[in-house]
Formats: sequence, C-alpha cells, structure tokens
Amino acid sequence: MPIMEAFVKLAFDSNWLRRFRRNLRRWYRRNARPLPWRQSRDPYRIWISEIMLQQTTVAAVEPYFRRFLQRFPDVETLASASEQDVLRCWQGLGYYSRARNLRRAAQIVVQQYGGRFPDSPDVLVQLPGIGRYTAGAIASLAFDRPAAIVEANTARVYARLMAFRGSVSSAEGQRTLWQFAEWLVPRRAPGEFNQALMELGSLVCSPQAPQCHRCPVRSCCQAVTEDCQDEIPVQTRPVETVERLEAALAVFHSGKCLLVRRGSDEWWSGMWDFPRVALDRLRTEKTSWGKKRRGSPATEDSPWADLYPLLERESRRKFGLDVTIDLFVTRFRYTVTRHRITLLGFRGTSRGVIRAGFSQDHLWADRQELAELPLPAPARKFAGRLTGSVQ
DNA sequence: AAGACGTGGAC
DNA sequence: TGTCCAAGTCT
Repeated sequence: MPIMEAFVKLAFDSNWLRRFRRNLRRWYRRNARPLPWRQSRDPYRIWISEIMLQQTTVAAVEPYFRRFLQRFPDVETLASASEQDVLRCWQGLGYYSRARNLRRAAQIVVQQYGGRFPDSPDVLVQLPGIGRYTAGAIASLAFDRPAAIVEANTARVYARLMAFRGSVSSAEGQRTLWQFAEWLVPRRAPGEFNQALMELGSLVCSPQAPQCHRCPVRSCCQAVTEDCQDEIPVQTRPVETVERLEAALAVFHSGKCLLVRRGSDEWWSGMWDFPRVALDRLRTEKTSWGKKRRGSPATEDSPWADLYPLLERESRRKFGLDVTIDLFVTRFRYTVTRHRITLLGFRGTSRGVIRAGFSQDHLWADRQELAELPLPAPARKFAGRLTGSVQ
C-alpha cells in the first residue's frame, strides 16, 4: 500500500484525475451500448444483471436477462419461486450456484428488508452470491453511491493505467487495484463512471490488441507511455485439463425416461441429468475412439456395441435397472471447469423399474417433463439428439 | 488461499 | 481443434 501511495503521488495527481474522468465520461456518453439492464436504475434489474454477468459474456446474458425478468419481474416473485423454477430459467447459463443464491438472497431481501434493496456495499456484501465487486456495482449503478469496483474489465484498465506489472490476481495485486479504484471513483455520478470504466475495458482496452489509438484516456495511460499494454495484465498459468470418458444413458420404460438429480456435492447440484457411467478405465486406447467414430460401414448399427454389456451391468449395479441398450445415439465433447469430457450417449429400455434400495433422487419423465426440467447443457444437448433419433 | 464452479463465442 | 476469456463468489 505504501508503494501504491507513492506511485499515485508520483504520476497521478488531481489534475490527472480530472482529465481522466472528463475524457472517460465524454467517451461513454457517445459510445455506451444500450444494454437491457441500462434502461433503468431498478436495483432488482441491476442485481439480476450483475449476477448473470459474473464470468459470463454480455451476448450470453442478454436473452437470459429478458426471460428471467419476464418470469420473475420482482423480488417477491423470485423469493416465492421454487429452486427448480429458478434453475430452469438459468439452464444453459452455467455457474448454477448463482441461481440458487439469487433465490436465497431474494428471500432475505423480502423478509429482512421489506423487499427494498440495501444501498450500502457493506450490507449488500452479506447477501449470498454478492461479493465485493457486485456490492460495489449495485451500490453505484442503482443508488449512485461512490463505491469502487474491480472486475475483469476494470482490473485490466487500472493495471494498464498504472503500468502495473505484478499479478492482478495475487493478494498484493488485488490490494493495489482496489486502492486505485477507491481513489478513482468520483462522488458525482459514480454509477455512470463505473459503467464507463467497464465499457472502456470491454470495447477499447481489450485483453488482446487493445485499441489504444481510439482510447479516450490514452494520454492518461502509463502503459501507453511505456508501450507495454500488450504485456499487461500478466497472464496466469491455465489449469491443467483432465480427460474423461463417460456414457449417458437414456433409459425408457413405458414411454418415460429416467432422470437422476445431481447431488449437492456434485457439479450441477440440484439439476437433472441422465444416468451416467464412467468409462475412464477404457481410456487407455484413446486413439481407438477416433478410429471407431469414423468406423467402416462394416460395423453394425452401433460402433460401440462392445460396450453394451458393460453399460447394462453398470445400470444394474448403480441404478438397479434391468436395462437393454438398443442404440448408440451420439458422441460429443464438452468442458466443465478443468475436465474435458467425451460423452457417449446411448438409448436403452428397462423392463424393471428401479429397485427399492436405490436411494438417489430420480424420476421417470415424459416428453413434456423432459422439456421443463432444469438440465445441464450437455444433458440438454443429448436430449435434443435423442428425440431427433428416436422420433 | 488455491481450486471449484459452466458455458459458448472469438480467433 | 485448441486456447483464451467473460460485469466473481465461495470454501
């Protein structure tokens, strides 16, 4: 912190600050995108948008935001909704704990704050799903409180403005960024200012190839002065990905399909999925999958027929089902955090229903239910190919 | 205090 | 295809 203060004195004086704010504001008024959550200062809408935008692109959020607001127009509606309904609306957006926390926070706002949002960052930050950034964002964007923000866009902008060469994700880096942000945020119209900062980071001060030539504050930027904008912020090492092979089983019985609910200790907690079988032990011959895929027409209907006995055995062992696998439906890859999964989708029929001892939460879904339940993206994708292939 | 948590779009 | 990345939070 002392380092930071010295630096601020050195390069960033009140004159710099005035110029920076003026230039940024002027640019923003001409370049702000008319995003749906910018059309009002309703704290509820701001809140929903901020949660959705966590680690998620504007393009991905837009349609979800509209649908969510239509379905849950106010805190009361959200507070009284079921978790399943909220998850269903969130389906496909990812990071589903956001949806669960959203609902919990709505209940707290209704019960403890009479349905009115707190306007103080210190209070907001106590709500589930609201951290330091989101608290500052809601306080400034919805209530014009002079709260600082640091997120991906602003962190990059700050780091370049200061030519900060340390790691922005380290504790030290975060301290520096937050301190800079606190110093930067104006008392007058801090909401607009914070929006402008993020918009600049998003449209001009991009991670790759920042558009310094059309930056309204390039004359304020230490990175431009030192011509080091391409090295800032410093990259953090990507986590190593793990390959996995899994089968998903669409098991039918009397026209209905078995779904299981993911546990609280799993990915996609609370959502519904097709029963899965881990096939990692077959992973040894990775190359053979690819060969199989393109397999000669000589192979019969299913290129994975040799797996059927295993899948049937596992169905009995894990789910207590007397299953016959009929068909290989699809194969695709997806990534969840650091896991890269190859999913093989099969269709089967079950004569017996689940044995009494099978405790996992499950249900037999008809076509309608399948459409209405919250499913993770890969399960939804499989379901789509299923109906395509079956009907 | 690293690691977990999802997904899709851009290049 | 692979890699990077996105208006972070929670544990």
